[in-house]
Amino acid sequence: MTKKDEFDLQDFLPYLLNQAAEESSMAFQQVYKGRYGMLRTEWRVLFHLGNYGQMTAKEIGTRAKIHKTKISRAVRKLEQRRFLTRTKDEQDRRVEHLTLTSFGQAAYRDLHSVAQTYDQKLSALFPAAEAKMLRYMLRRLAGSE
Amino acid sequence: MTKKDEFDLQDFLPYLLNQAAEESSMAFQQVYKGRYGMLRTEWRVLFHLGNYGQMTAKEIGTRAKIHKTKISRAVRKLEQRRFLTRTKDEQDRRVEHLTLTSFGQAAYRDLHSVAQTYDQKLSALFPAAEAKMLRYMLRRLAGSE
DNA sequence: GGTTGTTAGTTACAAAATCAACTATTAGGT
DNA sequence: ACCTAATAGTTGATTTTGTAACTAACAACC
Repeated sequence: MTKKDEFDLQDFLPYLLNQAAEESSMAFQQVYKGRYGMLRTEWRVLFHLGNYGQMTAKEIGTRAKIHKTKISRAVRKLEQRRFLTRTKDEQDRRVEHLTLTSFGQAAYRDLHSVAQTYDQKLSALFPAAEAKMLRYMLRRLAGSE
Repeated sequence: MTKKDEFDLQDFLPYLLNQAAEESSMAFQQVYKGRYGMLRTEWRVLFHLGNYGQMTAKEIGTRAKIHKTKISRAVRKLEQRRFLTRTKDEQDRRVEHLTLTSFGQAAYRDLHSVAQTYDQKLSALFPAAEAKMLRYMLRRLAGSE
């Protein structure tokens, strides 16, 4: 309230992170939503499968910290729209392995290239060393290292 | 898919930003939810009013990039729970000025101090100069400078 | 080999976010 | 003054998320 209150909302890291995340994902959302009618979680699942290859729902959830119900619904939709297929694990039949169809892979490649371009555009806001530092700091804040 | 695919999901800025934002706001959510039963948008509105003083719904929405229906509902709840009051502008009667009650101010001060401590804890992950740089970069990514 | 505990994934119901349409008021042009 | 457009904020219908309870399969222990 007072002026000597040195802590401004604009300096609060969770707030800044949220604003930056929102801004950057909104721009990209238009692409996957517009071209493929995907929701955020669906896009994230697709990107994981495209990036890492065959995975289970659990693995995606753990790696991306997405709740399993969200994954479950995203997977169902992606399957219905022929982006991926499921195959039951032979050893452990609770587990399902998710694989992109060729259609899914094409969508991944398309979105991947847009993402890459967009990422370069964002990175270009800063000198290369700083952009690299930023990524490192974000990873630490996300708790993944 | 292949190994020479140099663009990893873990390097995609919107993804990293989202992960970091999610991680940091989840931790803080427990505080305002637990102590005051507030939702994310309510907390954000409260913080804006505490930080900048009297504002209109529109101003908060513009500054924080929150949709007006979210603000509208958050304001109603904060009013019902006596955190703030509304007064119609005399010149333009479409506009409502929002002000924290003393109860609202107390809640703000309480949460503010928790936020400040938490922010310091996050900042302490990095050398001071880098933490400062991080804030600057996030502000740029958020498009606010 | 049966009981208990755990894990992968789904489903049902409640809470919240989104989108479009709405009211009330002001602004601008003619 | 009158018609149209714009703005602040609200409401209702639909979509999406979150929470908890659930099924099915496996593991571990006695």
